[in-house]
Amino acid sequence: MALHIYNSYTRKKEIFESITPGYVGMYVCGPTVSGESHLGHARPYISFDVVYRYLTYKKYKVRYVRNITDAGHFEEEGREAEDKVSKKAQIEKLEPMELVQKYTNLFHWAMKQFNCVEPSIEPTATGHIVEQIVMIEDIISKGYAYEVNGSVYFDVKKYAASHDYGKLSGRVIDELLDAGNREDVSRELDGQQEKRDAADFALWKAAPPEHIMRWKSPWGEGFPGWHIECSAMATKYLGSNFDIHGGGMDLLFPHHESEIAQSTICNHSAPVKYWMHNNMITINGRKMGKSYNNVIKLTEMFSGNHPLLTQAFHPMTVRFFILQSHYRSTLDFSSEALSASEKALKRLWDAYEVLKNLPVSNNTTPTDSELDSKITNWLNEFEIFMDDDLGSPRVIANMFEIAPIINSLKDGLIPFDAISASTLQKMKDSFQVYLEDVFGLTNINDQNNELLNPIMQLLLDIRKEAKANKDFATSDKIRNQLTQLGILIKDDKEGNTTWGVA
RNA sequence: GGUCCUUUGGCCGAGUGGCUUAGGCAAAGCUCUGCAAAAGCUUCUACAGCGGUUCGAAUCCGCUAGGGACCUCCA
Repeated sequence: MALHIYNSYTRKKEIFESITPGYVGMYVCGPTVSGESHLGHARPYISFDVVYRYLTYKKYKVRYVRNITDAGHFEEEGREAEDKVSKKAQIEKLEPMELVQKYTNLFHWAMKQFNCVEPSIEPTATGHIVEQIVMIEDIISKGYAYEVNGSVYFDVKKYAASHDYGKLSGRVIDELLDAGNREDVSRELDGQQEKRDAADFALWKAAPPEHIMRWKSPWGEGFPGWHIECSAMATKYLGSNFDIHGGGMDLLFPHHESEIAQSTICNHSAPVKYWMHNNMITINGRKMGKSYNNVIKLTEMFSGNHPLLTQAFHPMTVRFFILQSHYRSTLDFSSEALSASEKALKRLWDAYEVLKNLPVSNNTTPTDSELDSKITNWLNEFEIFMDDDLGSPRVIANMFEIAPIINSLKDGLIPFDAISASTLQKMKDSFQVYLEDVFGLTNINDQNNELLNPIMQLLLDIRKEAKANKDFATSDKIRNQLTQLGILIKDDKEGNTTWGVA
């Protein structure tokens, strides 16, 4: 079966065929580094990380570009107030790049916690001002943009006359064009009056005197508009036609719609073959977002320091939580749901560890061929499900079908010759590939360090001796006090004992 | 107001015409165990409401009700 992905542009699942066989160009809208990332932000980066990993698994050579938006249209908290106190000395004033650096570092740290693969190229908007200016000049020269008072706007009406503006987002162009005349949608936007039409969007904005981030341009000092950076950087690194563009559904309009318009004018063709959009993480049924005042920052997730959280959550729990739902469904957050994921992941990973240690025999004929073929079928479905628009939840479900079998093999509840050696090997291989390589999950019990392991072994030995002597007071003391310390003791049927962090 | 989406068991969530309608968490019982935990087994079986299409619908269509997203920066 070939990989199928849902294309937001055509609103259909399509067979994935890369433009250049064997190679994939993928662009994902990155963070605006004017503040701390929250749980909602984690979703696209984890979802598209899995896309990247899966494409790599499918032997594609992927160039993955994810930008850092560090210029132009962001209004970092507190800056306005700071700007007004301009009598401060230079060193005391808020330096925008200082903020950008701080939140970029924090973002990178979070991505590392999530075990997200670093993009091939991570371009910044401030590093590509020239490219953006060149692109804007090109659009002007082609007659699809105009300058007013040092700002440049894209002429949507003209573009829409010959192109399908609104197709991606399902917008009705006539409504957009007369939107400015309607009271219910008119908002306070800078320069609304100088635009030819309310639907026009800025390519370049003249900087008011108090605006700190500013660059020289053919139209005076200013900063790039809302959407041009992605078009400029995607074109630069992936060409005028590339395979996948990803981002959150909330970017569909106006951001991605405008990207299509800009790039189409510059490059004479639609830029992207497959548009992929992840759905939102909600909280009490509502999108997590700054304007709703319901965000949980990632640092808060990991520390548990938030009124809505009953505990801290490991980054891998968050990652697993996200993978347990399909990327195009909304995912409702709750502390309970996260706790459930935490336990589930622990159980699954424990089974995986057990699986890794199961000895492979040379048994060629399974005594329980029905079970053997059931397992084979579940394993084969891993790829089938992923090929069907990244069905990670169904892959995980299959893993949970297999987990009890793994434990039963270990405990001798299922005899070893029930399944063939090749099936067992396939289990080992498939679990490793999907759990680690494709889903990017790691062992949550990373406390297993060189110092602790021998100490634990010592304690377990003492406990074993005590049990052998029927000195249950001692054995229970060790077990109970370790439990209090958050370490779980597990005895198996053969009298072996393992331990893990609760 | 416009466009679009969504409504699955106590909770979270797969699943788009019939095949056993996932899986996880919670709960209960049992097995194992010195007692626990872990593990295993079993139970709890749902598709918002109404109507239609069909031999057959959670799955397609219509209506009603609830929820949501976008139309403005937004993952």
